[in-house]
Amino acid sequence: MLPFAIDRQSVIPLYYQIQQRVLEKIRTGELKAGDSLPSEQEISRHLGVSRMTAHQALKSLCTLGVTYSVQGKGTFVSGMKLEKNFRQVRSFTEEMEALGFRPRSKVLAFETIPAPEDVAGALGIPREEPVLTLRRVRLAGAAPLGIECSHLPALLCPGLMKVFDPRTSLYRTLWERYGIQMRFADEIVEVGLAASEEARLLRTAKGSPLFLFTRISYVQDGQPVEYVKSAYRADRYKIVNRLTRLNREFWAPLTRQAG
Amino acid sequence: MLPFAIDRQSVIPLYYQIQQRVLEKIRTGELKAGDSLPSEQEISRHLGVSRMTAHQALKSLCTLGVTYSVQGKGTFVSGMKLEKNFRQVRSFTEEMEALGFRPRSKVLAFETIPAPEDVAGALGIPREEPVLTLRRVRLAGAAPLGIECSHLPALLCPGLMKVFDPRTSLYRTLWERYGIQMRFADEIVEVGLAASEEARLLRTAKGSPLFLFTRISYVQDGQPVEYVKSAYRADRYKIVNRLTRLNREFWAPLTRQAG
DNA sequence: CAGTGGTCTAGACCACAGT
DNA sequence: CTGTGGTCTAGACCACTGT
Repeated sequence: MLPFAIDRQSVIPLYYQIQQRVLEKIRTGELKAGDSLPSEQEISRHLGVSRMTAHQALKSLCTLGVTYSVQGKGTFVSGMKLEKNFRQVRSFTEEMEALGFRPRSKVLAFETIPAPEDVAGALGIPREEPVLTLRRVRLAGAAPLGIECSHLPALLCPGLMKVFDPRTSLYRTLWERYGIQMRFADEIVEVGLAASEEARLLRTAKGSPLFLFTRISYVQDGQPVEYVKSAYRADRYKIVNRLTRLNREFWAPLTRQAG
Repeated sequence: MLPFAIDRQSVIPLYYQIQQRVLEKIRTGELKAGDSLPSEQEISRHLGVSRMTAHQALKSLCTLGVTYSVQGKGTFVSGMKLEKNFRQVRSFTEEMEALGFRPRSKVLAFETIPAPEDVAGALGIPREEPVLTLRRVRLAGAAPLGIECSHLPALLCPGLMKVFDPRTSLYRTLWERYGIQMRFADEIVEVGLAASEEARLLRTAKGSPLFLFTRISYVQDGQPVEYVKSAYRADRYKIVNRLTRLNREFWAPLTRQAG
């Protein structure tokens, strides 16, 4: 198993190189669920890095959930699958491409309007401040999946109305031209029944069930940058989540050292 | 702001004590969104800990998502709310208590049966191996919320049929008597319409919309230990999720050091 | 007992931000 | 320039596991 090759001349941090080597071996199946990883001491000896660096590499793998450590025993590959497509903060475009579909959009509206009450509240801006509003039907190939209505503070992305082709990826444009990247999102999922306009746009029967999403997306510093309301056909869309128990960092560890 | 009090005699790790002090100041509002935290050097000096320890404390806060660090600038409180009740790997009991409701259960079935195809597949056990099956109506106070059907490998928790009161928390019993704790769960959410039996049990109209959950829960080593199918009234239940962009540990950091 | 991971120290060099 | 976080070293003591 050891040694991995690491490159001390590279600008890539050593712990990250080690982490990537291990991930690779898990992806290729060389390391399987339940297998034990080399110990921190072994990694330290064989690669000539300090034990702290080896520890940092193994810890980062545990944070990812692909391994787990047991004090006194070692570090082991967990049986969790990596490759499933769980829902994340992702644009429709990214999500569809990950699933192998060709994302398409039909633009219903693309305009700047004064923020209504609910939008202003969600985005934390004053009422009547201009918000960019984009309403689109989302399709996978030719099949309509949902209707999405997205709002962004216009001050955040000046000129977006001019440079953005609303049939392309909004997230990609925000990142490439404004350096804005969504990092978190809070989401509420409910169920509703299609009204006549929704039914027409989604080419389904009036009264058929829909997933209703209300989502607020945030950048790294916690500032809300997007408020989205969307409705997806429940017969063509399902939600796949990976849940975890309360973040490990919240729990009290057990011991302290000397020093 | 500084110094926090830390207790060098305690068995609680120093970095964890620091982390908790900061979390406390954020909860009480002494530290607000956008405020900068003391630098690693300051913490190191004022508390007499090494800079690595200060770094570990701040890093753990970033992993939680409550702060973020910018190289060359400092570490700042992010605007994300902590206290919202996001869905996690949680028992119905835990979830309802967190929301302030009194969880109740009506037991429909509690028995050990040979595993049917789908259950065996989900749990990764041979067909016909005994599985403990628990079917319950879940109520908040007097209002029926959903129907839950849970399956566990009987070999994993011998004697559970005898010691478990099925009106109480299954998760709590598994943890207290068998040391089993769910750590991850994969979940699929779909929408369905109430059949007559479901409508009767949930005291709603036949054909009314339901959330359909299919969930497999895993312990730390990735072994599946529970397979649950449940149906919740869509008019009384909604899903609240916090999504994140791909885990920070997957991204390449930027620099390497000397040494 | 030896081996494991968990934590800690007191230094160090680096890239980056702001002055 | 100084101050920031990011990474790294070469040691250390501790609690825990298995023999």
